[in-house]
Amino acid sequence: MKTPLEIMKALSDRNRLRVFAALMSQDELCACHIIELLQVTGATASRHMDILLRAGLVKSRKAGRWVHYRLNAETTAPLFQWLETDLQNDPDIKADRKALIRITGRKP
Amino acid sequence: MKTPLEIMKALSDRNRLRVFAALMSQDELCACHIIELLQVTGATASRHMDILLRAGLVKSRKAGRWVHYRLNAETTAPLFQWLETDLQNDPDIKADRKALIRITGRKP
DNA sequence: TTGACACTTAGCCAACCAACTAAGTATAAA
DNA sequence: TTTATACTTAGTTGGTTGGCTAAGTGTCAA
Repeated sequence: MKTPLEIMKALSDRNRLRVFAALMSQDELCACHIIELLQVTGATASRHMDILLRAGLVKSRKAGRWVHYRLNAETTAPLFQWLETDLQNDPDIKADRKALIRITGRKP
Repeated sequence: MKTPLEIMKALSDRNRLRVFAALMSQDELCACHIIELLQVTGATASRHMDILLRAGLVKSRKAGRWVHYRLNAETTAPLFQWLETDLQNDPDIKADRKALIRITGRKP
């Protein structure tokens, strides 16, 4: 059971909030997608995802060499409704959602 | 209109989260109460409250020499429900609520 | 089994942040 | 008006954090 403080800290970074928003629209992303979206090194992305994992906000699934991430519905359900409205109005998040269609080749 | 990131950053500090929880149980506190609760200098408390104000999470009311704070219901309503349950289970927050009864002389 | 790929961990550095003290502003009481 | 009180602002300092590179682990293909 994670504390509100851990959750707040996990989401108090712009890049982690972008990943969170990305997972709200795409429901599953592999690490490579996140690297491309954020334009950071794999090491940096890995550390961010570890923080989101430890906060209980996302779950990971390893498939061969790839790691796939999705939101942990249990933890995020109460957050989801609140954030969805506000994040949709954020220009960077909107840009990310367009970029994700290109990166993943999937519609949101 | 404040962004989710600003709100998350404002609440990603233990002392500010304690103040937020305190205002959930007491609905109004003056700066002096917050100073005593957190056991920090007035300057430190003032800066924390400024961050919560800028994030739109609290409102302030000046009465003579005293400044009183309360939650900004508009911004915090969606957060309230989510946090109430989890914060009540936090031992430090529970201890704070007891301390507040002594500090303010009011029941929660 | 060797090489390439997809992360993860460790270590470093610059930027940020929360705490303090000291000095400033505003209000009220003497 | 002078003094005390209740913050606020400015400046400093130590700890935290996010980024990188380099090295390590695990998986798959040749």
